[in-house]
Amino acid sequence: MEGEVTNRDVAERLALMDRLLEVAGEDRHRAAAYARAARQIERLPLTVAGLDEEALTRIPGIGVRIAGQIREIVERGSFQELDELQATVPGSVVELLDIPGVGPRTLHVLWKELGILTIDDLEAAVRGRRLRGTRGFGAKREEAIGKAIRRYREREDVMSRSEADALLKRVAAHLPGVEWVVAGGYRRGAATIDEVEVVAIGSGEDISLHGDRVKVRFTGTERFGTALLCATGSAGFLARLGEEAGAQGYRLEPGGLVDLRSGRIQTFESEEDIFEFLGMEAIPPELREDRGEVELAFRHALPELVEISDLRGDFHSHTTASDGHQSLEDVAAVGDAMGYEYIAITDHSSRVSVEALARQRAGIERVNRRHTCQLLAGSEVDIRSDGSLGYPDRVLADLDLVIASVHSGLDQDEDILTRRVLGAMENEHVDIIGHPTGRLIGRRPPYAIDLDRVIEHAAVTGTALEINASPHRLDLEDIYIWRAKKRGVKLAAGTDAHRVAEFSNIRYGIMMARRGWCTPDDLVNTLTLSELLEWLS
DNA sequence: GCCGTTTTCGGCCCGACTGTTTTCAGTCG
Repeated sequence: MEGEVTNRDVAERLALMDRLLEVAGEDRHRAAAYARAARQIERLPLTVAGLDEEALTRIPGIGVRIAGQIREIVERGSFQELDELQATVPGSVVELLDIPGVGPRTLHVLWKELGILTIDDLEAAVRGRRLRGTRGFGAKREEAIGKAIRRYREREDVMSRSEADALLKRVAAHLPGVEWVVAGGYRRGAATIDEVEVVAIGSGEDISLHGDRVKVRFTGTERFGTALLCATGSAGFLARLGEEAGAQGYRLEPGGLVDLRSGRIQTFESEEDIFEFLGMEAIPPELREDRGEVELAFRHALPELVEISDLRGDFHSHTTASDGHQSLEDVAAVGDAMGYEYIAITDHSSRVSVEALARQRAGIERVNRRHTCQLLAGSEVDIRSDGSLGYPDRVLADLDLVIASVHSGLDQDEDILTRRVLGAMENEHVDIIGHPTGRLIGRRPPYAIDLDRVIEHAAVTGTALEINASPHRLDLEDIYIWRAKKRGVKLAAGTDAHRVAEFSNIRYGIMMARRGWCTPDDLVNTLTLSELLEWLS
């Protein structure tokens, strides 16, 4: 394997072993042992690459056998049993696990009993109605799988911001000693990115890297301003700015502003110089979407957008009490390091009993005595399929903060699903609606929900809407943030952090907020702890 | 495969949900 083998690399191999064993129809408990080992490695606070077999076996869930296999992964990226198993299960079969509703047991039947090897095979079997009648399959499941295949095929070929970040790390290796910056949708803070655009200073030929997913344009220092402006876009913004430049007698090009009468080119080293030359306020990249920002910039009336430094806390985090990989102590320590006044602990209601929740609160009180950053006793409570909440009212009443989220019944029709959320907002203890559309970028479309109704109702109940800052979600999207803000609905940015490193994802949420024209007043995160407690009560 | 012990077998995380085999199994988070 290239470079240092990370815990995540090891965990991925072990998790793959789990899935392959299940697909092959091996003993499920043996498979589960690999899943458990993978989880343990993921949550391990130290690097597994540095541990010998002896130390590895001291980790719960890891015995002599898996310890040896981990050493093998560290040394050569895989292990013999996995290689052997992989040789017996076609890769195209494994890919079918990416289709929602197709799990390992189902896949075992599809593969072994129906001889299905590829998505095309599966689609043909659904069309030929060959699934119904097989043990465990009826008409409904067959239709559901057909629908899931269509969705899977239509899924957008876009990158999440974290995928783009990973790509950018590799771009750096292609441009040694070259000064470069990222432009395009990435720089504008977009939630999804179809092409990473890079502007480099130098005289090279423009190049495409990584299968056309990265485009590098070279420019001279003296024209860097216009080159960056044009590469950043958006197209709509550039068209509008171009009109304004035209009215002043110039044409905007990557090389500069061309004087329409003389043909002379005026060059600019920075974007600020261009804006100033045209007599306007500098427009932050996040606003460049042709939503009225150009006109406001000429009137020097752009909004004072919220910044990371305005934030005093994070509203969404998970610990080992549910599916997180961090302790209360870990979270408080991160909060201190980030200079936060508070972080809400919001584990899943479905994973935390009422008794465990009470114990957690006691733990929070203990941890709070040792830290500046105060943990809030909260919950991410399920809005269940029938609209009821995951905890009774008396439990919710005792919490500092309640996020209500939809995690099930994602296929319900729009009116039913919307009403579930409206109903949750009616509950006086619910403070925030979590990830309001449920989308997973590149993996799952938003569920059918009428966000305009949600926003209208939030304005009535005073419920905040979450800006989930996980790069896999970024939910709400900018346009709905903008609408919510206009209706006076408060927004609550939360990272949904499951491990300590994820708290820094808040930057993505702030990008979304800025794209939604949010000022510090629009986010509850800018409240001091005492102001927040006031708002919550 | 791991673990614990009432040691060398027997059980393994769980709640909600959905569809199906109508009392349970598989998926998801």
